[in-house]
Amino acid sequence: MGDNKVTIQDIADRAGVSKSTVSRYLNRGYVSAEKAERIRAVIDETGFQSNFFASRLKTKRSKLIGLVLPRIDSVSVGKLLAGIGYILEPEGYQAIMLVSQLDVEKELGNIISLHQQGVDGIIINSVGITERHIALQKDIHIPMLYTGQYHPEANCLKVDDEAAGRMMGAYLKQMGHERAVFAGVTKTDVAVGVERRKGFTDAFLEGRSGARVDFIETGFGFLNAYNLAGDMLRLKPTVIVGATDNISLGILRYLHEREIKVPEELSVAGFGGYDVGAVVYPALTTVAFNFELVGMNVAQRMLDFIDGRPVAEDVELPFFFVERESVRRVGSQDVVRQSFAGMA
Amino acid sequence: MGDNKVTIQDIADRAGVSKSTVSRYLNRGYVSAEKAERIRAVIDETGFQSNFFASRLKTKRSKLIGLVLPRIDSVSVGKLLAGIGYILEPEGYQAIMLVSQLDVEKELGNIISLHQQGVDGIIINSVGITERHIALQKDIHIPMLYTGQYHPEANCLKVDDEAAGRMMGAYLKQMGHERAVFAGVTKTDVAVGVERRKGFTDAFLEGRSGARVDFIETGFGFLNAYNLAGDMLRLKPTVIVGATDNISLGILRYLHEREIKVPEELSVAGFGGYDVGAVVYPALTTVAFNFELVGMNVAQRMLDFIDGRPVAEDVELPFFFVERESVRRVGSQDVVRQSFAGMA
DNA sequence: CTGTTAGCGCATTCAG
DNA sequence: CTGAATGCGCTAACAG
Repeated sequence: MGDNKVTIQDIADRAGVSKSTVSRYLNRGYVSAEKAERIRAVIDETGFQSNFFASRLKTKRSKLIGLVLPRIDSVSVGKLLAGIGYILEPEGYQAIMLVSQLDVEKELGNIISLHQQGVDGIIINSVGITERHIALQKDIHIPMLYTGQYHPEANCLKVDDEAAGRMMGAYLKQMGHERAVFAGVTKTDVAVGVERRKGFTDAFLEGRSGARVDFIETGFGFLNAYNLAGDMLRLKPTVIVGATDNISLGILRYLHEREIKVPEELSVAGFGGYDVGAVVYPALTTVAFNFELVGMNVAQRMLDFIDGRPVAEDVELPFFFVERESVRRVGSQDVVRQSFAGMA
Repeated sequence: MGDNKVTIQDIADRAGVSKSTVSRYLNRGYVSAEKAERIRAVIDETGFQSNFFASRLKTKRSKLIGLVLPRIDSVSVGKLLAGIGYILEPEGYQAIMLVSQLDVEKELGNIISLHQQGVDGIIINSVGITERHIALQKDIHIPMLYTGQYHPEANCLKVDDEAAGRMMGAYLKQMGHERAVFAGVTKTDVAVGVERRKGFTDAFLEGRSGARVDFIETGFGFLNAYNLAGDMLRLKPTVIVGATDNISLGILRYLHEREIKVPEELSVAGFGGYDVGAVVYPALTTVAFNFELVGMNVAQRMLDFIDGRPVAEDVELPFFFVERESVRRVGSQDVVRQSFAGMA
């Protein structure tokens, strides 16, 4: 049920040469022009295709890169994948992907499974790098590269979430805001749940005793944030910062339904730089990450590892501020009035 | 650099049995409880992992499913992938994916490459099924399943785009609209560019001589539609229908910037049922497809094929109408006034 | 430049 | 139930 009978031997016979010559032809070359031509002819006459598994059994290289993703139907993961593809594809590598569903156990299981599958390396868009991950590294002798999270003993490539948070904190401070609500996520996600929040809080409060940041934990979906938006308003902020653009979008929707004008009555900002942030009204002010670039970087680094090339250290992954329409400048006297407005 | 030295032989020696016994243990069973236990012990003591490629070289089954996707950073593809994963993963199958970048040549190349790679089957989220695809089928003796497009000689699984179009057309007609602009895409994409449009047009015009549908071709991105929105307005519609939610979102943004109220002055609708359509204002009325379900169906069908099970014929892929806020009912006298308003 | 010789690690007859 | 023997199809020394 579905074989490709013709083997390297068959085409060797037909071309009147030996197996090895055909093999050489298939790989480096090193064959006389004359025989090469004969081989070529037979090959595309028979439609021969070298057996992938036999070849890999010998060479121990699969030209396969394993990918472990937290979920697949997300903007950032999509971009990341696209970036990885841009690098891997021209090099003849293919990606085989597994989804961890935001579950650390599954993530670990996926890594093991991929390794067993014979991939040349594994890229993990992790939801949290644990000691178990580090322990795994000892048994798995192929490169494992992490994205999205950081661990001192793992090979990670991620944006500086804390710095991104600080960027936003500094901006809002400079815009005159003094009371913020940070709509964040679980601490389990260190990058987003801890670092991003910390950076924001630090920069926002820095050198001010009057300022304040309240924290509300929500999930990653629109709806989670939407449902908690009421709680956020009760804290009387002048600005709500979503740890993710999706979170901010959910909040925006809630405010719209309550007819609370953004940014006139309340400002909103996010992190991510998703495309939809630009088509929504008001367009969302955000700190944008280039996930595609992250993907390209991590893939390139993987290739360097595999080929034993020197691996670029500490690549600076850029992020930048996208000032759009959802944040306004406030004077200190505005703060009170707006807070009340937010109560509506 | 990166081996798993321990082989089936090693564990056979250590357990005091033969290679074959270990192999049997690994596969069907057929081993005495006593030896099975000894083997099990040695296996997890050594951390042995069966060599994937050697195993595949013998069995000719890879437990790998190839995926060809038009692009990866898109909502619908993400959902599709999630659906495929739900089915494949529990069965021990893994997916290896390639991206066609909306290019037919690449799509064909990807199929060939995947086949050579030894996958057990290929799922193609096609951008257009050509005769070359059909011809390929003759050489490739593994199941090839298509999604997203239809061809009588190919094995396809797709929603009835024409019916979806009709659903929207009938709705808008019933809402009293008589002048529509259909913001569609290239005819190359038969499903979206031709069928969806045809269904819409037919149903919208059906039995009415006064009604009219103008067509404007745009791309798949927000921006494409945004840039052409001015042209659409000049056609004085009472409703603009985007062939895709993204298209509609771009239009919505344009209208917002021009301060044209939706749906008061102009209605907008789309196709897809993306989550963001619900958080935008006004929330987008749309025909929603369950891409996740499509993925689950196509994956299940693939498994049935591979295992030689009877394959479900003509699965009905459901879609449904999501009435939200972006379309209003118009009286015939409203039409003129609104058309002018749209000119702004 | 080329053919010969050995396996890669495992699954599978085939006799026990 | 089990072990010995035989390749799967290909690559990689090794001597020509």
